[in-house]
Amino acid sequence: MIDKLFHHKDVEDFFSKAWEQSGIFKAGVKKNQTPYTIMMPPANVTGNLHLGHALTFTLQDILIRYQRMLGKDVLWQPGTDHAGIATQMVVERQLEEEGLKRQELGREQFLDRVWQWKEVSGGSIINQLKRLGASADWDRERFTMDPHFDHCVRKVFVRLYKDNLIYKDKRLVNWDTHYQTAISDLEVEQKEITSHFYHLRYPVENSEDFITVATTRPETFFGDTAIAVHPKDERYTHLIGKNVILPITQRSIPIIADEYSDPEKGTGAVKITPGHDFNDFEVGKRHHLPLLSILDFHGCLNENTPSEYQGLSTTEARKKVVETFETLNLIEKIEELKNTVPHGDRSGTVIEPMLTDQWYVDAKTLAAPAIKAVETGQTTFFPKRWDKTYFEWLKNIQPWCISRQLWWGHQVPAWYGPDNTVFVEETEEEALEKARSHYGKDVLLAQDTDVLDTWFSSALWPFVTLDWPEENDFLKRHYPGDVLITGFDIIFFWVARMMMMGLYFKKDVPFKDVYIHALIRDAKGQKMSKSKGNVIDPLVLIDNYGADVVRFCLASLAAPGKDIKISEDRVAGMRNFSTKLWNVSRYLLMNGCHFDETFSPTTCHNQINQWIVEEINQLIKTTGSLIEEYKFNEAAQGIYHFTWGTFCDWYVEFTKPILLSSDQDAVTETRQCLAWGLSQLLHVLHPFMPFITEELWKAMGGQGLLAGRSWPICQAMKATKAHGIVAEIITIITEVRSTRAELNVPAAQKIHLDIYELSEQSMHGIKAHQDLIERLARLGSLTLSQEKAPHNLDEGTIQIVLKGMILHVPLKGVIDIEAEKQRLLKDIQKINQELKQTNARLDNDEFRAKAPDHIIQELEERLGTFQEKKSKIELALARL
RNA sequence: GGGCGCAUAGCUCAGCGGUAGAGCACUACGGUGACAUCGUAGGGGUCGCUGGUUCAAUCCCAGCUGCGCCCA
Repeated sequence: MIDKLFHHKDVEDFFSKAWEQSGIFKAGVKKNQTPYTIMMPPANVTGNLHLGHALTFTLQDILIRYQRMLGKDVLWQPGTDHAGIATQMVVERQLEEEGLKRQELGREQFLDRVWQWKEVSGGSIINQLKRLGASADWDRERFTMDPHFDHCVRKVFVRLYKDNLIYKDKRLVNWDTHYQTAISDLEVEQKEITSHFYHLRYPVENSEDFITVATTRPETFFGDTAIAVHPKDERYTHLIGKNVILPITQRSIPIIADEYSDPEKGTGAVKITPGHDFNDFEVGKRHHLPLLSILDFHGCLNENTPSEYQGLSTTEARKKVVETFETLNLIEKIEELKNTVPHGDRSGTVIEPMLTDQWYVDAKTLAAPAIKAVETGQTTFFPKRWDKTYFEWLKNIQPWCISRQLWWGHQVPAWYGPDNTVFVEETEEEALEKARSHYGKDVLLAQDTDVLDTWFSSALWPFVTLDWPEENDFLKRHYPGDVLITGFDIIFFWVARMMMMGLYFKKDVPFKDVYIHALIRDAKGQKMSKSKGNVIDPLVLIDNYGADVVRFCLASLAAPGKDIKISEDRVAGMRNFSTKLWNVSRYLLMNGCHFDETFSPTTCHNQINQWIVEEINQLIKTTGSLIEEYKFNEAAQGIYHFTWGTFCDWYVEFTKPILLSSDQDAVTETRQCLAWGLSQLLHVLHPFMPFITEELWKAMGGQGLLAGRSWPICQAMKATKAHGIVAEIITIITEVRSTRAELNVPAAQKIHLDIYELSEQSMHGIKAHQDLIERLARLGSLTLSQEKAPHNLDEGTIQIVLKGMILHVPLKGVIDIEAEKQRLLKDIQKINQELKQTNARLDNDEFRAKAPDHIIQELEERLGTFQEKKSKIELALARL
């Protein structure tokens, strides 16, 4: 017998180990079966499990466990990525506590420290995933800095370089002054802030005139190389071609005409700073303006500014510039204004456009096949509309800056000779060899000090984890994968890039489906963040409620394409469900219900049992197809309602009188059927709640691990009348209960019930289950009859008119006449409403002409029943 | 500025051309050899607004209002 309470902790520990030892999560064991593959998005090695992870991995695990139960050769490929900036940051912070800087340690020693950190505390998220019950093939865990991965990254880099798809270029990049590295466009967040619009007056050379420019960044004026006005802006036509003298530095720069300048904005004249603004850079190119860089890599003013400004931060410099302009009477006005300012998504600091040498991927070329693959349906997005997001980005894609000025990551496989000739090769040896033939002698080479964007390696995940470049069977079986599951925020970062790389190197898409799930928000719909303090830690939830409950809750909220608002109340509701499941199982065990492999549900004689077998068949079928359609919420809610509302509330209650009866055959059959029913529920629930289902499966005497069992097969039932009969029984019980409650019949009081006007079939069917109606409707006695109900009801007898039967409940002396009157009046009111609506529709000729027959028929039937009901109720009312 | 969503019960959300649903919360009553983390019954909705299409619109279309998000 199982304990009164479900102790999730013990059970979770037990089955985590049991699963791992069993080897059922391993791919490649069932070689003759269809493969099924999901690439787990590599978790950030510095990361901790948050609710977003919990959601995405729960959904993946549901698919994986389901497909495994279908008998497929399932691969769920797990792993972590090396998270360049994040990891370097963690280790630098550690060093800081020791009073060290990475520069003091040197690159090699620093990297040793990172590896040490990774061995000890990196990847704790993997264990957290195991706690969630994720059934990945853990033996295949990969890390994007594994030697094999590094080898592949170099290979890919070299290949793309030699195919002219990677190149080095000097352009403006997004420069993170905190980490002192370039970052890609995607790692920049535009934040709207309130700032000032400074109207600066620049003196025109050789004149008393001024031209006023409006800018939000006066401190960059040291880098100005032109003033632009719109060619059609008549206010300034006379100034085009003249020069202005920059205050303070007295540098002379031209006034040029360019359509970039918007006459509506500010003064219509803009300062052009090609070294520090992406738009200005383009203007500069058009007009061959010089590039002037006035910031160093820390974001402070450099030697190209007057000495009293050098070393100042941009904020300090701005203040000083504005003060100086003020004293020179060169500020016309200062307006408040909202503008968007780029910030680093990791550092949170302002991003400076900076002119540097970086490595770029020609993303546009790689994007073309990636766009086509989705257009032609080789890969499909679910929900479909996310393909728009995907297309939008890919169709406007910019060169991808892949070099980072970090130490932790895949070092760029490029070596420079003494004259800076570059040799891009997979290894230093090859580079040296190439250099030897280039220079005709051995030379010393220096490797590029930059590393690659972490996403560059993540983009290779779907094939590098499968041992590419070796084209073995395993790779062939598991590439392309079946589905990728991720959040929409990752479509650009990862999905699109995997598509590009997969199509280039494997000539095929990396996955057939992409399921995009929602973001998790707090109960108020706000994004969870540490600074807001509204973070719900899934590990705490797992501690308090158990992994099953957390999983089930997330799955049941995961409506495709909708954000999920979660609160602890919601989780508690699901905890109640798991308790319900636990209790009903305990009850069945107390009643000698044990799983019996030899029991054949199709042979049941009792209609109640036949009924539940059919219902369960239906559940199995719908749950399976809902999972396959990625409708996790509907699947979870379907099981919830079936378990609670059908299995527990009705079936188990129905079987109670049977189990107490003296009909030994019926008792045996019912016990077996109860056990069978529960076991089916456990199977269907297993992908959602793996732990509790395993425990109950074991308790029922199930053999082996549920995780390794097959998904239930629907039992072909002979056509029975069970469904109709049980539906009638349920209606009778519900009606009597409801009448009792409304008329305040004391719960303990047993009453009598007469049922009239039954059909032959119903008469027969219901008779067989008379005791069960008596019990659940709290009846003292019950008579069934095919005869017409007597017209003259006894005083105090209540009449309930149902479809195909009439119930009489003698309640003389028990009920409150006034309450009954009210009840009947309320019924009539409801019926009148229905009649009015139905009549209106049926009286409409056009409706009769155009509506489908079955709808018309349905309405006519409805009209009939309501009319009959109404007249009977009116009779009863008249007699009160 | 461009794009994508969302508005349904007190709250959180499903649904979707043919009688408005769930969970939580709420109310009343609790007798019942699993369960008070429970049982039974019940109340509660002009399905954001205005038009259009249709025999029929919460659902499809257009516009409006309000709110999110993404990209510039």
